[in-house]
Amino acid sequence: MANKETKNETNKFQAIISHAKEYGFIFQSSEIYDGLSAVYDYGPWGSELKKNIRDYWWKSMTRMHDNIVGIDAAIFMHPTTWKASGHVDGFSDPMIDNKDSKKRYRVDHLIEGYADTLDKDAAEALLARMNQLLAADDLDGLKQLILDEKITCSVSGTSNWTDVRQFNLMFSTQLGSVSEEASEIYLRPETAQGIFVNFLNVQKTARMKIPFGIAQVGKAFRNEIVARQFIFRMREFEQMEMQFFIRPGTEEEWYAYWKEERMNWHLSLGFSPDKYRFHDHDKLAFYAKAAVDIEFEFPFGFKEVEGIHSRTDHDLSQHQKFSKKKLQYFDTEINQNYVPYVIETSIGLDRTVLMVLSEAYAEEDIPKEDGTKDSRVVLRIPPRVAPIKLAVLPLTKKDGLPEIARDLIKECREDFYCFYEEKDAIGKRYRRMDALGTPYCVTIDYQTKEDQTVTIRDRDSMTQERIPLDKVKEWVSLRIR
RNA sequence: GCGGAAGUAGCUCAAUUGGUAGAGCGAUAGCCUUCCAAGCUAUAGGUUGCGGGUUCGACCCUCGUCUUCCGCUCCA
Repeated sequence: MANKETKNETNKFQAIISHAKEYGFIFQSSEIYDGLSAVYDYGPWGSELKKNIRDYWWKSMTRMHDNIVGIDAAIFMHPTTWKASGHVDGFSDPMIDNKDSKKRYRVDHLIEGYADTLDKDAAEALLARMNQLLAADDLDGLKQLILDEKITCSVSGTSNWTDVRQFNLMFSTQLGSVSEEASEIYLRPETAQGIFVNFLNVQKTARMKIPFGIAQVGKAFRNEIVARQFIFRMREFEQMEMQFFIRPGTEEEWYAYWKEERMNWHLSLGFSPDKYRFHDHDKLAFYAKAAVDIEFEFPFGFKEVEGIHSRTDHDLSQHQKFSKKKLQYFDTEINQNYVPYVIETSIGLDRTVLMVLSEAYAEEDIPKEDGTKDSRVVLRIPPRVAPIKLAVLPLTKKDGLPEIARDLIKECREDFYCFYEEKDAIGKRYRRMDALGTPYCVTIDYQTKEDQTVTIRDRDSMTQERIPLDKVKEWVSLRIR
């Protein structure tokens, strides 16, 4: 039974991926060249959906909060940024695999572990040799050292090792068009640092008073060891982050506040609360005082969509140290200077898109009036983020009906995304709109010509009501907010 | 990254022992049609993932490679 359910969920996930491609939501990157692993492109409706989610988040965080402003920092940053943040040293470790146990080790951990079994002088000599090789990036030398010392895998007990490989979390590239003058810089692995380095710029120019937040949406890049599960874990992805700067000592209450606030945002999309849960981090990162994930139940299990972290003053202090610039705030209420503490909310935009698609996708059987069965695939996307809000469908493409439809679109398209369709039977057009997640369809029929009314059909219930033509814009607008 | 499986039209799949690649759906154009897919006609669309090898001849056998899926592994 459990197996069957797992299989069904796997099938559902496959179906969602297929549907996303077939209906123009998400394509694999560079597909005509056989694709690029763990990179995806958004098609017409996928980019619209993604943009709507991004806009909804942006509006919720900035416009709906007096004390949060946005920025748009560059992807390229000064290389020292990543030294200060800990990304350079923390995430570029040589790795080695044991071919028998399939176990992967960080080379330094492996050698250090072995050194612990030696006497003091031998251990020190070994570690000195290792550090020398590490500093020189001599990967072959490191492998030779492991072989010479006959270091074995604790699981398999063998020394059947792969070559030593460098694992780099960050992508690097060259800044400068002439290679000799070029310096190596990184594509940012997170958007947060762009906020931290601009802390004072924003605080001063936007005249912000603590507590206040800075929001940002943007691309980030990470070399994942295993990147899988469609757009859940990509090498290039988009984050929506907000760093909230607070007075030291108030972090607990603000952490609790944002934890609740962010969960409420998710629930405002209208999905079942059962689909969400908090997951507290047991093992905290070196900078964090507390951390919690908001997890969503994807077809492949509960997975992290958003993280809320209490980051202390770690980041600002680090940048203060490396840049030798004061990153402090004078708090007039308590008459004190301090480096603010930070509560971070960080949500993956692509993951949120996948969350919406996963929850929206449904295959339905519909009993017909004559007793036979009908079926449809429908995306129950929350109306406020649906790519197309309204389809306008003339019942036939004759007798002036298309003209009325075109006029209605002209009236509405400034306010929300409309779609015109006159091909095929009306039922078929409804199904096509269901498959794209369009919440409302207006049909122009012959009665429209007589009394200026239209039918408007609801995607989820498939029921219709008749409303005046000149009320359509208002009717839809009210329901997509 | 390792192991296993797979790759034929946009999608789902066919194609005897190796002998010139087909169908349904979808798409497009037109016809029909007065409110919930699967009516009619026509058209487009494939160097069978890619590259070598064996063969008179390869979708089929073989090697490599790329991609995807499943399991393991790593992870801020």
